[in-house]
Amino acid sequence: MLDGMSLEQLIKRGEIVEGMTFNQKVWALCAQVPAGSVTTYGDIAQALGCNGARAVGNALNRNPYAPEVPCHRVVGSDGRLTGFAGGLPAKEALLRAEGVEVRNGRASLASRHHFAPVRVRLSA
DNA sequence: TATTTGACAAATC
DNA sequence: TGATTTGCCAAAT
Repeated sequence: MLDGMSLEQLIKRGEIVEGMTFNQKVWALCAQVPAGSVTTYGDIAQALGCNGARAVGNALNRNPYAPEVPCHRVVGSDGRLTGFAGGLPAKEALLRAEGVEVRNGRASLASRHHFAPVRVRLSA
């Protein structure tokens, strides 16, 4: 299973495979967002075919693969940072370091990332 | 098995 | 603008 690659490795590479839990898919999608870009909780939820933005937030809150899985690039639908396990100031600093504009606790959505439709790899 | 818990979001006022 | 309300959903209790 998993092509001999560890689940952790797949997630960090942003690859989604059948059998992954919702949270694992969230982490994998998050890993697809490049530095300098941002995405929203809602966008990730949609990419997974649901409107559970809150569930996405929960998953990221417990992200066990930080900082390889850059959950700081996920912001609210209006650009507000909304939350970060390491504290909002840290999230803001990370985003700025990557070139994302942050004003008044709000990130610019200009570099919003566009997810490709989730294609679950056929087993074996 | 049922309830509670959030790093959400859109609509309404 | 901001505050409130309601719908959403997987996980953890």
